[in-house]
Amino acid sequence: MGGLANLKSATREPNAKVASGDPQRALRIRAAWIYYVEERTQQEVAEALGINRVAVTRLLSEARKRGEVSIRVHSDLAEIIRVERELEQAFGLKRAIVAPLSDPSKDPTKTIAAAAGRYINQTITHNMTVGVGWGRTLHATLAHLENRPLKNVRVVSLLGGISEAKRFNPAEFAWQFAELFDAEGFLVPAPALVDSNQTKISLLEHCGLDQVFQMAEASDIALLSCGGVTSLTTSYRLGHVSEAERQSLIAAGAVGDVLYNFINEAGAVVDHSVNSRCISVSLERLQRIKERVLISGGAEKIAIMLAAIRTLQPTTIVTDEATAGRLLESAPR
Amino acid sequence: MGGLANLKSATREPNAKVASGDPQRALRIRAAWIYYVEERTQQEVAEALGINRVAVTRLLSEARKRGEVSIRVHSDLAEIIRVERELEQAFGLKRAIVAPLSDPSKDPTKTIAAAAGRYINQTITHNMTVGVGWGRTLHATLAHLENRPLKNVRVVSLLGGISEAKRFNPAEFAWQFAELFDAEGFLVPAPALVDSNQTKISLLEHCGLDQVFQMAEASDIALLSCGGVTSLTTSYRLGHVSEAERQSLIAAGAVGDVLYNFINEAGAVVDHSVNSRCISVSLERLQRIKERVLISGGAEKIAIMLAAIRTLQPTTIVTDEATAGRLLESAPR
DNA sequence: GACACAATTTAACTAATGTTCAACGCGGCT
DNA sequence: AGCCGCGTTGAACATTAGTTAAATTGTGTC
Repeated sequence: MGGLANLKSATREPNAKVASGDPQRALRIRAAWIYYVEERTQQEVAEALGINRVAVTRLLSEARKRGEVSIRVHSDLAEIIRVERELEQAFGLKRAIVAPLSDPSKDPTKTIAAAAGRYINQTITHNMTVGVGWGRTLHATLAHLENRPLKNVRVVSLLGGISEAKRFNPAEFAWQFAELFDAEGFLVPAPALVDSNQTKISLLEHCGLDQVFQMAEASDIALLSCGGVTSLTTSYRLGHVSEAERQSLIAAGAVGDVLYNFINEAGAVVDHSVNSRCISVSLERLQRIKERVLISGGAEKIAIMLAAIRTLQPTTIVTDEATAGRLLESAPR
Repeated sequence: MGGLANLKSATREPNAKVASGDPQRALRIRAAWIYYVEERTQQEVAEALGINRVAVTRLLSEARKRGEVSIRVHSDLAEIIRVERELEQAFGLKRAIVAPLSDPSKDPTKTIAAAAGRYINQTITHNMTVGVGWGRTLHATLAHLENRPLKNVRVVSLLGGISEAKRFNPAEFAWQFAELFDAEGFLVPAPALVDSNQTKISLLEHCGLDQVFQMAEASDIALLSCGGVTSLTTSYRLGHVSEAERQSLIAAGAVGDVLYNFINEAGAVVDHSVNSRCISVSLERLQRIKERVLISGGAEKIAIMLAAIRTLQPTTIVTDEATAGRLLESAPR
C-alpha cells in the first residue's frame, strides 16, 4: 500500500502539471463565460461554481490578463475614434476630431471643413470671444455653420486683412463668421503683410493695433489653420509672398506658417524678413489663449502641422484620417 | 432675419435627424472606446468627454444593448463551456461536464470516462457515501481515478451483482472503486436479475436487501449510467436480457434502462416482467439521493438519456460534445 | 503525531457602477 | 406670453466589484 501510494504521488502530480499546465484554466474560462457572456454578477458566478467571490474576482482578472476575454468596440466609427484617441494621447490634446476620408489621394479640405463646422457649432456658445485665423479650410467651414444668433459673442481676427483680395481674405472670413452668430466682429485695420518691420512697429505701437491683439489674446478660443511652403498654398497663390521669398523661407528652414509666422521643424520662428513684416498675433500670444483649435490636413501640411503642434500645443485638432495617420507616424513616443 | 431663422430651423433639424439618425452614436462609441478599450473608469470617461458619469453609464449600457460592444471569451475551452452552460440551463443541472470529442463517429466512452474520472476525483471527499451503478463507461473511469485514501467513505452498489461475469460486473466495479479510495464497500448479495418477481420480493423482504437499498438511498452521491435497447449494450452482450426480452421491452415502449429499470420515452417504468425481476434501487429512491450524476454518451444513448434525465433529474451529467449537441436539439424550451 | 508553511477562505472595507427620483430647461401648445 | 408635458440632468442611494488582512485549512516535514 505504502509502495503504491508512493508510486502514485511520484507520477500523478508531475503528470497533472505537464498535461494541463494550468489546472485552473477550465474554471477560469467557465467563470469568464458566466460573467461576461451570461452577464451575471460575480456573486452568482461564485455560487454557480461553488467557490467564493474573491476567487472569482481573481479568476476574471487573470482571464483578462491572459487575453482569454476580449472586449471589442465595433462600429464604422470605432476605427476613427481609435485614431482620435491616439492623436489625443500622442500630442496631449483635449480633443482630436478626425474626419473620415474615403479616398486618401483626394483633397481632405471638404471633409475637414464639415467636421470642423460641426465642432464649432457645438462649441461656440453665448458670451464667448472667438479668435479666428484664415485659410482655405477655415473658409470652407462657413458652409457647415448653423446660422444661430448668440448673445454677447465677439469674433476677433487674429491677423491683418488683405485689402485687394475679396474672397479669400481674413477680414471677409471673420466678418462672415461673425454674422452667422450675430456676433460683433473685430477686424485688424491693416494688411496682413506690410513693406517693412518699421511699418509693422509703427502700426502696432502708434495705431493701436497692439490693443486689438491684446484683445485677441483674451479670446476664449482660437480657430487656426496653418500653411505649408509648397507653391499651392493660399498665401503664395494670392501673391503676398513671392516665389523668391518662398525659396528663401525654405532656405531659412521654414516648413510653413501659422498666421504668417513662419516656423521651422522645431516650431521656432525662423529668422526671415517676412516674419518681421507680418501683422498677426504672435505665437507666444496664441499660446495664452485657453482653447487653441488647429484645423488642417493634407499631405503637404504634415511638416507644418507637426511644427505648429509643437509650438502651439493646440487643445484640439481637426483633421482627416490620412493626415492623422501620418501625424501619428511622426508622433513623439 | 426672422425669415432666415425659420428657414434654417425648418431645414436643418430634419436634416440632422435624417443624416445621422442617431446623434449620440459618436459620443457613445467614444465612451465605449475609452471605457472598454482603454480601460478607464466611468468617472474618467465622463471627464474626458465633458459629460457626467450617469450619462456615461447610460451611453455604455446603450452601446451594449445595441451590440456595438462585444465581449468574447475565446479559448479552446470556450465552445465546450458554452455547451455545458446550455445543458445546465436546458435540463436544470447543477453541473454539466462535456468531454471533447475529436471524431463524432468514434466511441465517446474513453473521453467521457476521463472527464468523469476527473470529476469524481475532485468530488469524492472524506465522510461520503457513494452509490455506484454499473456499465462500460463507469468501468472505464476506474483508469482515471486517483488512488487516494479517504477517511470514512462508503461505496454502495446500487444494483445486484452478476456472479458469473468476472470483468464487467457491478460487484467487481464497486469493489475496485471502493479500493481506490480505501473505502468500505457495500455490495448487494444477489444477482442483478432474478428468475421471478417472487424471488425479488423474497430477497428484498426476507434477506435484508431492502436495508442495503435504504442505505443506498442515503448516499451523498450516485454515479449512474444508462443503457440503450440496442443489441450492443452491456446487459444484452452479457446475456442477462435475451433477444426476445429485448424485443418485447421495445414493444412495451422501453428506450433503455437505468439500473435495469427499463423506462419509456416519458421516463416512466414500462410494464414488463424484467422490471419486476431486477434487484436494484428503484428510480423513486434514486431521486432522493442528493447528488445524481449521470455518466453516459453515444448516439444510441440519446433516447434513454433524455428519458433518464426526465425521470432522474440528475444534478450532474457527464457526456461528450456530440451527445451534448444531440441532447440540446431535443431539449425542452 | 505534532509542527510549520503555504494556499485558500472569510470578513471587512473601499472604489466603482448602476438606479432612482426630483429638479431643471426646452419646445410645443393654448 | 404663459403654461404644460417631455426629455435630460444631477444628486443621492443601492448594488457590485476589487483589495487587504486575519483566520482557517490542508500539506509536507520532522
